[in-house]
Amino acid sequence: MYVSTPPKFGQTIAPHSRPRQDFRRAAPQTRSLAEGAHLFHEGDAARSLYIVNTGILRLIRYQENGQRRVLGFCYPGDAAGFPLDGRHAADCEAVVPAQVAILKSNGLQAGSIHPRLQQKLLDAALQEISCMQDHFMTLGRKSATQKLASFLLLCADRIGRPLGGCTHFDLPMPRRDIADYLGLTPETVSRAFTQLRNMKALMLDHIYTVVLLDRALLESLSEDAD
Amino acid sequence: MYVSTPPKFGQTIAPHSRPRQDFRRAAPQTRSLAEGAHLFHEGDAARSLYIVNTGILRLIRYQENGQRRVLGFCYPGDAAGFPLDGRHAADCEAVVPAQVAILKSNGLQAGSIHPRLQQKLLDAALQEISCMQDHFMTLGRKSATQKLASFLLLCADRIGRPLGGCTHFDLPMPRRDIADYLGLTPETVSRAFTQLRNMKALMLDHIYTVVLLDRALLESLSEDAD
DNA sequence: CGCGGTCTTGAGGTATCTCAATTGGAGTGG
DNA sequence: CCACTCCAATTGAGATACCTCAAGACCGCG
Repeated sequence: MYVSTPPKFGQTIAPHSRPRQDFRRAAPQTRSLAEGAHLFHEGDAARSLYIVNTGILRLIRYQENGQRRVLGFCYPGDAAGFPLDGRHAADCEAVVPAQVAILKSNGLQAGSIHPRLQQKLLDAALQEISCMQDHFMTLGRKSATQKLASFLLLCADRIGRPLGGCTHFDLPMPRRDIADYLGLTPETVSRAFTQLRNMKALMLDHIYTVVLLDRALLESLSEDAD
Repeated sequence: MYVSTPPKFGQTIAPHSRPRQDFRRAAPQTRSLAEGAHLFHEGDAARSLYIVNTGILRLIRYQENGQRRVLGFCYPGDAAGFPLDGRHAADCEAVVPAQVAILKSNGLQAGSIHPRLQQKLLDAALQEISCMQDHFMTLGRKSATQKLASFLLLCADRIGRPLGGCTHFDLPMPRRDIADYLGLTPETVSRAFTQLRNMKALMLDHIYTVVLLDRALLESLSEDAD
């Protein structure tokens, strides 16, 4: 019932519901990342934008006191590495082995790139903004169980696969990541999992394999704040 | 010592530290908003992007149960109204009387706009992403006092003006807005103000006029999580 | 098979929320 | 000009959810 490391993600991940940009023509180059390998660090000059092909990335920022915060996860199809003033504003690591497409973007600041590519970049950035806004709704004034429910529904949309009438997926990240993403402690995340299990909203086959039993229940949880 | 409505913002607001886009040529049209007037609603077709000239806007989203969340404030120079799939994803209202420049953006999705304008839009979107990431750092696992300290420092950067060696500014929004922005209750925000006052970090001339006495103290507060 | 790390579970402390009462000021009408 | 109402902000007391610290369970790995 216990596994100390998240499951290895294969190269096959289900398509996701959201519309997203197709950068294949613009980015023939790819790069493979081992589990835990970093793609870039905070402060690095941003020479490229990356599109996740397979695997999952996490964006991390540390505070002065060393506290870690997970700003977001990048699933296949997502863009990572949006620069600010030509620099990356966060660390980016592979949660599981991943492959990313590389978009050379020296001109991303200079305006020297192809208009159609720029259009795709803008659309990707707008998508990112919308996605972050959704996350804001999750972070403020919600209980731990509600936050976890929201997070799991998001996971289901992005990496869920059907399993006998239900949706299931392998959580690629450890509890610590989820906690730092939701603004909780790992202990509280664990307790929230237990609570959702007791409510029969989900099952945990391993600790990293989630089977959603009652999606409606999770949705009503994530929506109602009391 | 008590004022029931936020102060009226004049047309003169100090310039801000952040670099931002200059849309003046592209957007000769402007629109004036009375206090509380809405600029657009969630779900509206996004025909324009807006640049704040004067005043302050707030982006708001409501949950199914009616809970309100303030996603962000738009200060002079900021862009508001980034669309997702051609629609606005949040309500936008004027916190105080405001004037915005209108950027017709029918082609924002179609890619038919001028490359240089598109470049500015992309830069504005990247700025927005970075700004939201900063807010994430504030929302998770920080005490109420730390959140408020972070927020006030942000205000000081955007609308602060020097006053006898200190920085001061008029808080344009009521406590409820600050609470919904920081994921707290108005009562807790009020208590956090009292605590910061007791620490001699700031003074409240009216309840809406903040004078920062000890910026270093606020900064150490907002950075250290314990 | 034992070590190391992650996850879970428990007990107690603490910060925030909730509910309620009070204060203070602005706007209104006499 | 003053009394009144209305509303936001403040303050207080109690309940509650989460954090902290600690121990135990479980598994992968050497």
